[in-house]
Amino acid sequence: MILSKSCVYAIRATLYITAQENREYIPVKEIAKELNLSFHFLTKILQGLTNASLMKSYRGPNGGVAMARSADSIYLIEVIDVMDGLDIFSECLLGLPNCNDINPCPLHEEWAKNRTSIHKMFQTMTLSQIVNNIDKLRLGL
Amino acid sequence: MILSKSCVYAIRATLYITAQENREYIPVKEIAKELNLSFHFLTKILQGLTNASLMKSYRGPNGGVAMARSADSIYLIEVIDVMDGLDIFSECLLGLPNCNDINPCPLHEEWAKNRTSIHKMFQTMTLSQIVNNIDKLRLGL
DNA sequence: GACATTTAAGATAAAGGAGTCTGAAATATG
DNA sequence: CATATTTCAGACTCCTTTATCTTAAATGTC
Ligand code: SF4
Ligand code: SF4
Repeated sequence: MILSKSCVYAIRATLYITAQENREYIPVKEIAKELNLSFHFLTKILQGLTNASLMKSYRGPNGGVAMARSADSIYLIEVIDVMDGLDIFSECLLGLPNCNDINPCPLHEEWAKNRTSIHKMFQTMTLSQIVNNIDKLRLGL
Repeated sequence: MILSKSCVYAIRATLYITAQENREYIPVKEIAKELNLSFHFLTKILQGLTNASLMKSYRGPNGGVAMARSADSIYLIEVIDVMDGLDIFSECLLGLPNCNDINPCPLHEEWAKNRTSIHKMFQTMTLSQIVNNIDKLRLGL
């Protein structure tokens, strides 16, 4: 898998939150239940997003978490960056050291092309765009 | 990283072996030294390839390992299959369950395109092709 | 203020991948 | 046959990721 499980959970959670328009703070417990994830694990993951200022949170009754900015200005790559970092988009496929563009292996061009393509995809896709184009009922499960 | 470390080590080792034309069996100790890998770890990895009949081995002095078939008929995907399996080429990017082609998320088409492209790359590239197009001195390190 | 709700923080545990080590089996050489 | 070489087999350790659990802090409601 390209993305870690934590990263995928983070993406799914932010998509769920984005789909809940007209609501202020969403309890983590609700998100965990709807997405069928461990509450405590998801809590820790979303805390990471909150510390990175991608989300905001509020304690106490009626509290929960929410996106820090409008979801149509949040790109998938931002969530990925917080969770996994961006190394995957510059890493070599074969992990060979001492490789450079001057004398690349036969895989390099093809690999670099796809790597860039995937990177661009994450850089241009916002949370809103995904939510608006998906059957919202499918976000859970 | 898309491929596991073991898989990358396996690929690098098979490339090194392929580059050693005119030689019968190559000792694992030599490969490990040249590629700067742990001998015992590489031994275990190459045993896997041998058990999968991708390589053959011979014990005792002058023994070692060799590719089971001509390297120009061995495709990268075969090594990857033995080490990591082929699930990565059908897996969903986001690991979402209950996803299908009828009602895909906005990422699906782009992701599937690149996934297929990478798969094809591994399916069409032989060990010989890589070795013939790379600076052999760079295989070590 | 008492109490219930909810996130924050951090310790702990379980699982898998990565890497190490030891001894057994095979084989060439003398 | 004795010895050195080399793969085979499996146990074992180490590290990272994944997941669980416990306690504290904040906050709304009565
Ligand atoms: S040349 Fe090949 S091995 Fe080197 S960085 Fe590019 S893809 Fe990786
Ligand atoms: S539709 Fe999206 S989430 Fe579903 S399998 Fe395709 S890429 Fe994954």
